[in-house]
Amino acid sequence: MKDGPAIANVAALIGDPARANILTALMAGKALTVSELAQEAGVTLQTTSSHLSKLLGGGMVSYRKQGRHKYFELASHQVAGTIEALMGLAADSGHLRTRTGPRDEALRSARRCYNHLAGTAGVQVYESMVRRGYLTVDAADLSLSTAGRVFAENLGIDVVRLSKGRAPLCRECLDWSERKTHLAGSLGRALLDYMIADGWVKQDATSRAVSFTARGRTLFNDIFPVLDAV
Amino acid sequence: MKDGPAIANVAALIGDPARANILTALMAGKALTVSELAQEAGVTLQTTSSHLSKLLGGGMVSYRKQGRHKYFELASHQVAGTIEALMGLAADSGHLRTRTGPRDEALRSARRCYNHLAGTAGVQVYESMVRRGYLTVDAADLSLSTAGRVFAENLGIDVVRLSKGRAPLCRECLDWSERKTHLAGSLGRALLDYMIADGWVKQDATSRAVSFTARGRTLFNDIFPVLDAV
DNA sequence: TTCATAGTTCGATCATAGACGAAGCATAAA
DNA sequence: TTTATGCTTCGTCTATGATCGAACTATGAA
Repeated sequence: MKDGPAIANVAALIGDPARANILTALMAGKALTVSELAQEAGVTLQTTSSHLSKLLGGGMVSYRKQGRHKYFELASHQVAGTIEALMGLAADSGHLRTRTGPRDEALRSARRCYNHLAGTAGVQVYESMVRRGYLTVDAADLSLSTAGRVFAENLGIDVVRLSKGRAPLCRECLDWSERKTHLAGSLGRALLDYMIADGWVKQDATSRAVSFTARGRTLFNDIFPVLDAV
Repeated sequence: MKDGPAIANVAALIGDPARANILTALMAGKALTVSELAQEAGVTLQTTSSHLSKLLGGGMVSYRKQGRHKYFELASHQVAGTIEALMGLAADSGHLRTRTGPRDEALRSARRCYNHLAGTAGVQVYESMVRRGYLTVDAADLSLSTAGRVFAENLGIDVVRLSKGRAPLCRECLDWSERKTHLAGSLGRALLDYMIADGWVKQDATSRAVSFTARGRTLFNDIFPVLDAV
C-alpha cells in the first residue's frame, strides 16, 4: 500500500466513534473537561484521555488548563467547518436516521453551531437582518451597517467591544441542515448569548438543541420577522 | 461506548489510507476503472473492489458501467468539497510534509480540482476575471456579466450551451493550497478544457498537476493578467 | 467454442488500535 | 501533612477490518 495521503490521518482521527462524539460535543463551542467529554463519548476517563491526546496531536483540539481541570475546545473554525461538511455528507448519503424522532427535529429547528444559533431559526435571523439592510453582503465579506449597529445596540449588545475582539464581528456559516447561510462571528455569538440571558431559549443539557419558550418565540418572530426577498 | 454519530461512519470511510488514495485520485474529476484505482491506491484488485463497494455504500462514489469496465467517480460536488476541507486541515495541522519536493510545488502552482483549474494559476484566473468585472460576486452567488460572456465567447466557449446544463455556470471553490477562491462550475471546466485543447497545458499522467508550455504560459498571462484590487 | 480480461466473492491471516483495570502524578481542599 | 479529585501512563486483552490468494462470474475477442 502506498503511504496514505495526509488526509487519511485527519479523517481517521474523526472516524472513530468515541472521537466523533467528543468532537460533536465540542461543536457547541463550549470548552469541556476531560471528564465531561468522557461522559459525552460514553467511554472511561482513561480512554478519553488517550483520544484527546491524539486529537491534540492532529491539531483538532486545543486546551486551557485551569486549576486541576483541563478545558478542551475545537482548535479552529476550520476544524468546525470541516466537521459541519462531514455532517452534511452524513445527512444525505445513506443512513437516513438523521430525520428520526422529535429530538432531531428540534435540532433542525434551532441549535448551537459552535457558539451561535443555527437551524431554521439561525437562518431566519440572518435573512431577516440581511433583508432589512442590517447586514450587508459584499464580495465574500459580511459587515454590519450603521442601521444594523443601532439595531444590535438596542438589544444591549456592545458592538464596540465586540469589534475590538480578535474574532470577526460578522461571519457567514453554512447551515448543514438548512443548506443556507446563518450568522456567525462574535455578533452571532452575542445574539445567542442575549437570547439565553433574556430567557428566550433554553438549552438542552444533552444535545446541541435549543428550545424556545413561548414568550421567547413571540419576541423572536417580532424582532427577526420573516421577510420576502427584495 | 455510545453508538457513534453518523459523521464517524463517513470519516472512517475516508480515513483508510487506501480509500483516501482512491478518493484523492478521483478528485481530478476523471472517472477511473477499478484497475486504475487499484494502481493509484497501491493495493490489489480484490482489495480495491472491496473498498469501492464500501465507498459506494457510503454514497461517496458512483459508477457507470461500460462494457466490462466500471468507471468510478465522486458521487457529488459535496463529497469533493468535504475532501478539500479535509485537505485544508491536513495541510496546516501538523505534518508539514506538504511543502516537500518539486512535485508538490507543481501541484501548488497549477492542478486540476475536480474538473477545473486550481492552484495559483486557478486563483489568477478567478481574480483576473473578477477585477475586470467579467465575474460579479453578489451575496453568495457568482455570475458572468455581459462583458464576461463576450470574453468567454471570444475564447470559443459556448456559454449558451453551458448555461443550459444542470451544473451551475459559475461557482466559487476554495483553494486548499492558496486559501483563496478560484473558479469552478461548468465555465471553470470549459476554461480548463480550452487550455488543454489549445495546448496551453499538459496534464501529468500520475498526479493532478498540470504544467504550462512556454507558449501556454505567455498566452495565459496575456489573457488572465494579474491586476490590482480595485 | 475457447481464451482473455475485468471485476467480485470467499476464506484465512494478521496487525492495529480501541477498550479498560490498576497504578502513578498533580493539584486542591481539609 | 492527609485526603480527595482530575487526569495520565502502562499493560493486557480483544475485536475489527485491511489484506491477499484462490476460485468464481461476466463481458468481449478470436
